[in-house]
Amino acid sequence: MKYWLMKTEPSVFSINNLEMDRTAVWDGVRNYQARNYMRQMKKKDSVFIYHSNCKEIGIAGLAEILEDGFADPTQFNPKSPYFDAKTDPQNPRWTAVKIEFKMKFKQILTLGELKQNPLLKDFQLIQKGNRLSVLPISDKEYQAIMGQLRA
DNA sequence: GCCAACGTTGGC
DNA sequence: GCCAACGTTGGC
Repeated sequence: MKYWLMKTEPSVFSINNLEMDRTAVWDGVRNYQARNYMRQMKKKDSVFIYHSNCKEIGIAGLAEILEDGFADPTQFNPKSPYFDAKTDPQNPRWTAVKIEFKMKFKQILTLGELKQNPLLKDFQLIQKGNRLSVLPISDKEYQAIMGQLRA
């Protein structure tokens, strides 16, 4: 079982949307490194939901992989902003996963708080210039985040 | 709104 | 294969 983090802009899709909808298809990822991580995701893996580009930046809650990697349908849809004319239906370029709501944190665990945690000083998320929208989380980082949440 | 950091594109 | 130009991300 692995741990991951996925970023979303809450003005587009937030933890509240996921809580209401219960499940969501995570599509539209058009970055190869992020896609490669998504291909490694397996059912039952845990996913932190991170709010970016907003007022209260940080980890907002937890989800679980419900269905692991499948061809992202938006790549075949000419009406979708994520349409990719160059994708091959026999060997689709882009991957989506389905996630299920697990919990919403009582308070956002803010980026500022994460940066203060000495256990997370090497955490990819808090490194300057990090723009990857899908990140793996080590067991150690997972423990540190959950520990900070309880504190 | 600004801008640094990064990924992608395309000419050569 | 190099690299400048461009577009996007995302914190501030």
